[in-house]
Amino acid sequence: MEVNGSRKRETYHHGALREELVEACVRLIEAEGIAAVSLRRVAREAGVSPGAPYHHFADRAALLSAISARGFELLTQDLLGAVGRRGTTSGGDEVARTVAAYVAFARRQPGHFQVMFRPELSEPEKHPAVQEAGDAALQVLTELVGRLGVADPHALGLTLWATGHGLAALALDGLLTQKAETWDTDPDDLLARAVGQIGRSVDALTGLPGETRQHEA
Amino acid sequence: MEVNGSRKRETYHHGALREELVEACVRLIEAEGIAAVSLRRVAREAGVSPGAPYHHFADRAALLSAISARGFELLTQDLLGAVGRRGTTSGGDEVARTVAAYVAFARRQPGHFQVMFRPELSEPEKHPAVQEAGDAALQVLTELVGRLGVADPHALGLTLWATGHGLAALALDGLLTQKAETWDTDPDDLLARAVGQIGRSVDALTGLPGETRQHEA
DNA sequence: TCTCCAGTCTGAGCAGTGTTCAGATTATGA
DNA sequence: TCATAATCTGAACACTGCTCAGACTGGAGA
Repeated sequence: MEVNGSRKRETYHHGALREELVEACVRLIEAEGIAAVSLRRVAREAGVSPGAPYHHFADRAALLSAISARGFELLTQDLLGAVGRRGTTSGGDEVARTVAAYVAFARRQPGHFQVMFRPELSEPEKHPAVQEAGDAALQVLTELVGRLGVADPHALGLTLWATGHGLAALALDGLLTQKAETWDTDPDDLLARAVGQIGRSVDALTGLPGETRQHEA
Repeated sequence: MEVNGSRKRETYHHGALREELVEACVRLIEAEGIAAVSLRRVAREAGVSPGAPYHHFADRAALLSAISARGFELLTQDLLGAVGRRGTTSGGDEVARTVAAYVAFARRQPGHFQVMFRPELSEPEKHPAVQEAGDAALQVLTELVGRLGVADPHALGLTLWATGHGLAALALDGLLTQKAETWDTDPDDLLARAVGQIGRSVDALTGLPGETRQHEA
């Protein structure tokens, strides 16, 4: 079952194989899941022999790393867009919008997202570009939280990162839809309510006297 | 490189192969990561031929499903333990303890945890036991949240599940330690602060008049 | 106690995988 | 124009998941 038909080339050299491999791989993940991704299969989709990819990527992990790094770049752009938007009424609103952007990204780019948070696939310790791109994305959240004036911005940044990631993972795995059915609500609505609640709780946290007192001690 | 030495048997029949396969698999994940897990390798670790596991598990996914289901059972026990403990001063405290138990589980049973949230490995749609065990674990959180009297318990339950899972995933992937270094703090302390913050924000949420008003409308 | 059989295990085999490599082909730049 | 570097092919190797015929054996029924 070919996702792209793997039409034959008339030229010996492909011309833009690197890009096509990345695209074919993302397409494949979105269509059949990460389990269906093999380098040979990706090569086939791109209409190229099994050995060809190795002139552009050191190994399978390198291809997935490229996708992961690109994904973090796209995510960073989305987060920056959410943070920079006008009409902010409170820090909580801004946080809610950012978390929503996080989840929206995962649903719009499921192929990238599924690779980004599976470190055993992309071996980030061998591919520092992934680490750097990931740090840049987290940085957006950290700076946003820093402006909120909360007592422990690092802890909050970490929590928001974890929550955004967790919600996105649940949405992708179908657990969100499943739970929404059990609870007899709309999945998108459920998600929106969860995100809104996060925003309100952040607002509550910034206004808490107990929060600031903690670090004064 | 053998994790367990794969010592020879003197009997033709193993006797408790099913259990040993599960244990060897968990051991392997903890020692070398999920990428190193192959059924042949697990069979070798158990000192048995490549075909033997198929008398106990339909396929690779079935073995991983068994581990996943068992993991959810262990998690449920831990969560129940955290919920039922004495000395609760507020709903937020109880939530914080439960989230902490979630993260602690992931760190104590990394082998199980890594399989539990990778649905493409265990194919839960084919193995309903995994779904059921997972639902039971989530149920603990849902009931806890239900007792808090918050306006939208479903949304909060989902968020807490996502946050607990996200924090645990970050802790396992080493991102927590990495960030702690960047921020010049202790990873365990950072985690404890994040969890405590979640508890306080839940307390803030339950006391918010705006929360209850939403559902009165 | 013997016998038989269902459950267990072996080992060969198939198709598919990641990766390497010699050799064929072609773009590039001197 | 032509050597060189980059790219691609296809065969090969060791590995994987999985199947299956046949070897083994614990235990129930005679």
